[in-house]
Formats: sequence, C-alpha cells, structure tokens
Amino acid sequence: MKLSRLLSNTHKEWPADTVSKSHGFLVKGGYIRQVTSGIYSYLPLAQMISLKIIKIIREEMNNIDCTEVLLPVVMPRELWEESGRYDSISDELLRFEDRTGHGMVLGMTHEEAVVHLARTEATTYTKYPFAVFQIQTKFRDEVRSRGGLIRTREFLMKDAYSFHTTQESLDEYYQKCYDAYFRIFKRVGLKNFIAVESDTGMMGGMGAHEFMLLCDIGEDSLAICPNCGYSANVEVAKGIIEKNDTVAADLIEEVDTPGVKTIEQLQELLSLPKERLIKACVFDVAGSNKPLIVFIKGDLEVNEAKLKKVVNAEIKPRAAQENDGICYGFVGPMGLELNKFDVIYDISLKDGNNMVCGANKLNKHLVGVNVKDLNVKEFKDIYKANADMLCPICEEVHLNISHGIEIGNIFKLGDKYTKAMHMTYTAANGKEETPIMGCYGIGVGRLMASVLEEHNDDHGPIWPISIAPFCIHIVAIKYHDEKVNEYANKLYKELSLKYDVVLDDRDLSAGVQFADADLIGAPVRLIISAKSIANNEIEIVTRDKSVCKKVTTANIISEIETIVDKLRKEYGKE
RNA sequence: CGAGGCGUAACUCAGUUUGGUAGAGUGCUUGGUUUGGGACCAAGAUGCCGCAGGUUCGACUCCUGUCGCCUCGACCA
Repeated sequence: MKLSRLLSNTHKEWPADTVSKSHGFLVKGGYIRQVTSGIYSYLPLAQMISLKIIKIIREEMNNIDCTEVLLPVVMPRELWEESGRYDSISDELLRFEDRTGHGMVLGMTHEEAVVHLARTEATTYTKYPFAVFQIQTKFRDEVRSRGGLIRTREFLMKDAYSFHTTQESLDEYYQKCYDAYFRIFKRVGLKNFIAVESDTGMMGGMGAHEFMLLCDIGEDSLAICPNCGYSANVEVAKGIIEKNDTVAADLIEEVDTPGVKTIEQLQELLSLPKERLIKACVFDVAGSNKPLIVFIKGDLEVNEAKLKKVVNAEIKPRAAQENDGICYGFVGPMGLELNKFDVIYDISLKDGNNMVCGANKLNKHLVGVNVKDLNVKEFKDIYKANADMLCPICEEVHLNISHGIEIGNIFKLGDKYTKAMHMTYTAANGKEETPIMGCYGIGVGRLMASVLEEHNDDHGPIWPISIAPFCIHIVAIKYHDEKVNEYANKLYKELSLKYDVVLDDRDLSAGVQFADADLIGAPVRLIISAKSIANNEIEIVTRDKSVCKKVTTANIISEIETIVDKLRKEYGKE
C-alpha cells in the first residue's frame, strides 16, 4: 500500500467530544468516522485491523470444532415471540415493519436464529454435540452509546452457539471455549485481561463468565482477590463481611434525629460507625403495586442486579412521593405496616446487635435494636461487594475493586431457548429430548478499541504485530529525491512479498510523515533519506521504541526478519 | 428517561452578554523556498451560523419550538 493512495486523513488536533484514548486516536488517525450516535464507518485502517482480528478468531474457533455459519440480521417478530424475548426485551430490540406491515426485528443476538437453524438439522443424538459461530453485524438500540467503539449501537460480533445432550458435554465445551478465548485475547496482543464470574442478565441460563480488560475507563466494576485469584463482576461478586462483635442491647430507645435523612448525617449525629446503622432502600417492583423496602447494613450498598434476581422482576429505586405511607429518611423494620409493603433483609444484618434504625416516624430513630429480635424469616444476599470485604474463597485478604472493559462473554444457557422454541432430538433410547446450549460472544470493534486502549503512547497507537494494519512502515524522506525514490520502491517491492508494507510516498516534511507513522502505529518503521542511502544504511525503529538502530543496506532484510520474528513470538500462537 | 453541555468552513474553535456586510488557526488548491518530528512565503477556494417559526427596518446574536451530538446518571441477552 502506498500511503498517498490510502483513503483517510489524520488530524493535527485532538478530536472534540472524545474522552477515551482509543476513541481519540481512532478519529485522529483516520480509522473511523461517526455517522450518528453509536454508529460508525470504518476507514481502511480500521477495516484492516478488524479483518486481522477476525482471522485470529476464526482460527481459534475452528480449532475447537466450531464451524462458521451466517445468520440473518433481519428476522420476523414471530421468531422472537417464540423465545419470549419479543416482549421481555424493551427498546433495545429495534422493531419495525416491512412493506406489507409484517413485524420485523434487527438481530441484537442470534439465539433465536441459530435455534431456528439447528432444530431442523440436529434431530438425532448422533449429531451432538456441535457448535457454530458467525461474524455478523448486531444492532442494539442502546440507551446511550459511548466511548467511540467501546459501546456502539451497531457492531460486528463473533457469536458462537454450542448444543449438547448432557450437562457434562456443555461444561466440557464451555471450558474449551474459555481456553480458546484466552488464546484469542493473547494473540490480538492483550496483556492485562482476566475472566470473571458474571451475571447472566437477559440471556438467562446457569452460569457465565466475562472476559475483562483491566483498565480505568472500563465500565464494569470487578472484585478481584490478589491472593487466590477469585474474580467476579461486582454484579454477582460475594465478599465476606468482617465480623463485628457488638453485644446485644437490652432495650430499645427512641431518639430525636431532626432532619437526619441520610446514613452520613445519622452517623455524624450519633457518633456511631456506619455498620451499626440499618439502612432502608425503597424500590418499585415491576408488576407489583407494593413498594419493596430493603434493609441493609449502613456501610453497604444494595446490589440491584442481585436484588433483581431475588424478586425475579425489574426494579427501580422509588422516587419519594407524598402521602404514600413511607416516612422517607426514617424507615425502619419496626412498626411497618406489612400489608402495604414487601420487605427484604440483607444477609449483612443477620447478626446485627445494638443497631440504629428509622422509627417510621418523622425525625425519630430507634437505638438498641437487635436484629435477632425482629423475627426475620429469611435473609437474602443482596449486598454489593466492596474493598472492605474479604475474599469469599480464600478468606485471607481484602478484595480489590478494579474496572474492566468487557471484551468477551460466555454463557451456559441451558434449555432456555431450545425449550421455548421446541427444539428436540431423538435420544438413543428413542425418546424426544431437549438439547441444552451455550453461547459465546466477542465484539470485534470493541476488541480493537480495547487493544488500542492498552497499547498506545502520546503519539498514537502501538499496534501489536498480530493485528497492526501494516507490519512495516517505510518513511521515505524527500521522496522526490531520485535515489530515495528508487531505493524506497525497491525495498517496498521486496518486502511486500513477505509482509504488509506501507510506503509513505508523499513528498511532505519529515515531521508530518513521522506524526502520521505514529498514528498508523505499524510495529516496524524503516526510515530512508538521501543521507542514509549515501552511507549505505537504513534506520530501523520499532513503534514501541524497543529497537532503534542503523543497519547497512546489505543486512536490512535479515535484520527486519529478526525483528519481525521476535515481535511475532510475543503475540504468536502458543 | 433524569441532569448538564454543545451545534458557526473539512478539523479545532472565536464571535452571541450589548442585534448592524461571516471570523481565526489548521487542512485544502496554485506557485515558490524547504525537508530527520506536524517548516516558511505568496495567492486562492470553501459557510442554509443545525432546522422551523416569531420579534425587529435589520437576527449567528433576542424569544418559542424542534432535531442532532457529547458527558454524568439510569440502562446494558
């Protein structure tokens, strides 16, 4: 590729409205252009990277006996009614009508489509297990897209689906996929990524992991044990709350707490640690007209993902309303009119002694409350793990809370879709059985942005050699100079036989050429100038600055080979 | 959907408070001097000032509405 022929422009100034490095550099370097919120066109540079990522994904999926298919982007609403998701998913699923008025949807994921395909092909146990994947555009009408390619509405995704007749078979394949994901992320150049236990969310199912690139701009919070390696998305994370040995109080007293509506105010007024307070949170639950009151230890927060599972419905923090019988700021477990509310106690309160709670009266709290006296039937685990808690596995050290970008996920779906969509096979004993499924996703564009997020300097991306748009970038300084021109083209031709090479054949000032080379981020750079040719040497520099030396023209090819081999090993197959 | 911010040239942004001929830098075109980190000189092209109403002799500027984009939150198979 000659740089003068490349369709894209770099920008000198940092693009407006970009917050993350990856977003900024992708725009500044001419990789992507926004069409509308959450929807981007890829210029050639981004497409080249995308194709290289896809190639790696393909190889690794094929390696675990997953074969490629192509499912439709547009599907009839009936298919989604079969699974129940036409109604259970809200506006994120884009619905529209074709010209006959028939309801259609844009695929946001393809469980329905793949079951539709597989249920007519895999009707006997002899076909199982099997797995297919596709690399296909998804559309999710996100409430708010953000961060450039980190969170878009339209995006390219590798999604794979496996089908099994036994749980053991699913578990085994799930592990294979888990391992393949590690290889994929390693090969595209990521270093600081982990797998965490995760919520199954709208996918449903029996277990899930998310692969996370640890990084400050990540949208997810992760609880990680630095000792034993336990790691989980905070949405599902457990954590051991350190015991507090306060002794039981003898009597309950009502105290005046005028205007004290928050835990912080209460803590200050009573000079008590937050864990001696009982916090009340009020939620509205979809499909219920009773407000839900959740009691939890004052220093903890309610994990809404966990709570949602416990009540098995959508929940929303309730906005204070007048005359709804709730004494906001002074809600407590004693004296609540239980026929008007649903109440849940968090497990963190279980052994609470001598605590403080709202009195359900304006400007009053109760002191000296022992939870064991409240006759709570059941405690639920709905607290959010935090850095004050011990690891639930090794119980030795405190959890770290880190941020991560979700670069991939795997789910054990079970029979959620196969059952709803009446997919069956004939078992060896002649009976009809329902297969179980797993699904496995990687967002290609987000992965590209994530790699950039991890590999950059002040001047631009430092693409790993495995996915870099070009392997070698030849900077010809004073391209119009006859000798430079001749030598640069000779080298370009020769190297192009073996590598992806870009030749900067523009007759621009050296500064511009270097700046653009930084933005293109090719791992190996060759600098050719009249002076260097006169000395029979070429300067060879790697984008990560690990190599910077002059090499005689006679040795240049072998030197490049050495450097490229070394870089490839770093990101190569195991 | 809640809160905030922003829509002016291809890009980054002034100008709006106080209404009076549309601006700068970068980029682009042409010519020239340059050429190891976005160099310089000269000449030039480029605007439905997001859109629609309203007020006014006159609106980029004031008023109303509307659309779009960004950030935070909510949300996120």
